[in-house]
Amino acid sequence: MQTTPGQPWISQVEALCLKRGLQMTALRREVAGILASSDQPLGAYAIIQKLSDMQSRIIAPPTVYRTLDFLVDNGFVVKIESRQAYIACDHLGHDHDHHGIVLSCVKCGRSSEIDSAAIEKEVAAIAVGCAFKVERKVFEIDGVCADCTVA
Amino acid sequence: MQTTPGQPWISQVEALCLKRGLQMTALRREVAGILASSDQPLGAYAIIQKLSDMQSRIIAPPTVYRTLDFLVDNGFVVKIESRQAYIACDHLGHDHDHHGIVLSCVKCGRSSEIDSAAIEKEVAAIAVGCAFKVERKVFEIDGVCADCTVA
DNA sequence: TCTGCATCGTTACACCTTAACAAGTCCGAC
DNA sequence: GTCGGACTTGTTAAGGTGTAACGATGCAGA
Repeated sequence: MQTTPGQPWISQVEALCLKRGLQMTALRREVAGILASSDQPLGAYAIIQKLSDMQSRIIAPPTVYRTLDFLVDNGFVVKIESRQAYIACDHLGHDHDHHGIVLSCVKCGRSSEIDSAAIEKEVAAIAVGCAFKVERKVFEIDGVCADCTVA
Repeated sequence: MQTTPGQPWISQVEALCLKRGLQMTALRREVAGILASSDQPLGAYAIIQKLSDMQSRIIAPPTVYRTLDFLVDNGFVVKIESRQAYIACDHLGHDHDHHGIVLSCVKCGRSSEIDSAAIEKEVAAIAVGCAFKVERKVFEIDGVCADCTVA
């Protein structure tokens, strides 16, 4: 999570929930907040730990996994499959099922999301060519980011 | 695994090992064979199970994971990150680190690999634009395959 | 009030992956 | 021949990831 265009990220999420008739509960707000304030992707158990610390009681895995499912299903959070970790989604306004390409740095561990209309178009073309009906895309790239290349 | 251009897949793997000075041991051959003869991606524990059945003794996880690492590192097998499952790689001749795009059908469970020069090119362009040094690509698409769309 | 529905809590378990160390095997150097 | 070094495999044990199942809570509308 890095961009904050006008509204803070969490406020944008709240607004989208309101617009779509979704319930932004205290728990969901906390989990979203944990992800939004992290500069790195967090695993489910890291979130469980942070949440347990915040609430001074043990939060069991299913509570967090359900919350993550909600956030991912509604496009507020992205799961990085190749790392089993979660980040707050940069591109909130887009379609539910729209996913950008996740770039993860193997040195600093930070991830960012980018969009590519050209790749979207190519994927669509491939899908047509194969008669394949696309439901979900997982496009992730690992490597060394600009900051870490300099250093 | 579906294509068999001339040589059977396992023979091609053997030939590549010979050429590169890699040891194709009995264990590696068996694991490769298990994957080659499956029409679906297999999880690590499914492979452990099959191998244990074949050898009539319990094979412990590290044995299989090490073997899978070898096969994946050398481009003989592809891990589908979003499913934590493995398939025999269709495109054997290519670079070690070359990965195609994996299409997985959510109905029949089968996966296939395709290449796209256009997407390769786009990814390279994005990498240049972001000053990002690509080391690994995970490109996976879930959806409904042609066969299952008809049915 | 009663009922239905979505959310959240809790227990228990299954699956996936790795660390660490021991044992076996093969091959070249001496 | 045998010694040492590399690569491979076996074994034990544990840690990380994810889910099924069921109960409790809380809120909206009949």
